[in-house]
Amino acid sequence: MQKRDREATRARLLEAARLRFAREGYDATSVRDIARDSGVDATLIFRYFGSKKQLFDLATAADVPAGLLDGPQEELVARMVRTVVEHDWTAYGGEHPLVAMLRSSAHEDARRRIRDEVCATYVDALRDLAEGEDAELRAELLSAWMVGIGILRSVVATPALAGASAADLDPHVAAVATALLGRPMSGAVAPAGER
Amino acid sequence: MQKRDREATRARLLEAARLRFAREGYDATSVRDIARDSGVDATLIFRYFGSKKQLFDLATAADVPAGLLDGPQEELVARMVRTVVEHDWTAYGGEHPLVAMLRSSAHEDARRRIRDEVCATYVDALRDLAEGEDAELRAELLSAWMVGIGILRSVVATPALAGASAADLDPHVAAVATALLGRPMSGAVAPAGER
DNA sequence: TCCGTAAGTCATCGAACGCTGACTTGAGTG
DNA sequence: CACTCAAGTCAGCGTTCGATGACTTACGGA
Repeated sequence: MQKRDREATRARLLEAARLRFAREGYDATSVRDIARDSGVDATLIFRYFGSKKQLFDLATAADVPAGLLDGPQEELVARMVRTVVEHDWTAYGGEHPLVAMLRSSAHEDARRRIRDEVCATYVDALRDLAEGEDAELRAELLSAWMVGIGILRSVVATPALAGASAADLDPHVAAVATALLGRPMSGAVAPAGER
Repeated sequence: MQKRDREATRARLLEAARLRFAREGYDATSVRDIARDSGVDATLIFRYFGSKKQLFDLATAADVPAGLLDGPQEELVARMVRTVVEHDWTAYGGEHPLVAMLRSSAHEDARRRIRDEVCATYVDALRDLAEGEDAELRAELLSAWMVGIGILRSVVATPALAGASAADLDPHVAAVATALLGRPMSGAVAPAGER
């Protein structure tokens, strides 16, 4: 094992950048902060990534949990809520990356990336489930709920939601998803064996 | 009418600050930006407001629309959604101030202010409406939905929600509010004459 | 053992940041 | 007209920002 390991250093910088950008947003994060966290010199950021902006783009690139779209349709919303509430996002400061990226939403680039990912990952899948007239709108309203839950949980830290587990939310997930999609939805995710 | 009008200049600075802080967040806004927008010198900001931080606190101070809590209880959620969708927030860059303030959520101060206002204005009122066991959690879940709607509408600009009117949302507001609160809720706000 | 190459450091740049104190301007008063 | 005092300007403080290029260090093949 080398002491000087380009790839390892690059990876450490990327990891530190992910954490900083998620926690504090683009503007409040300096390249010196990231370098200090990684224990290396700040100039390596420019050597390896070109610019702060390019590092940001790389560090906040989408990272959709595998298996979100697998499994029973009636549990899709419950699975999505679980990626917000239970998934291990410690690499992003403990928040869903989309929620974290909202801190940088002053930049149109970041907004567009958020929009693309929200639509591609959540709205598109939900639209197929919604039946009836304005499926798109209802899919977006459900996506809005999950984004809002993520924000109130971690950013705003509202008392009950901050401490709620996915199981606490299950019955309400079922009620809202059923009401919005117009078809019976489950609030819990059944273990693989029971499928 | 004076050309040199302390109060008018102060008001212009405050207005420009409100717009900038809402649109771009605390860090991405410089006092020089605000001064340029107002057509005055940047140093007046320190003369009139003490510091950038104090100006921020003043500019983003809560501004709850009057009459939110008046009117029939079953229309409360519909009224809240209307403050997100229809209220004139042009002074805050066209977004609900809470949504705009999320751009500055890297600062604990701003987070605390958001939490206080969300709880005081929305969660508290909704908790009283919710019946049964976990009223607090359900009130927060409904608040989360409205916050999420505001974000997907203006920040993320998701296709259907960005162009939706309050009337478009009415049926879905009724469905979700009823499902979460466990009591019949109306999606529309009846004109005063019909009460 | 030597030496080329690549990893990592150092000094520093110009611009922009928030903020301060000394200065100039102009409206109102006697 | 002379004077006052507040409104507004200006130059610059010390700091930090993103970024650059010359330099030093150390690994690995010859």
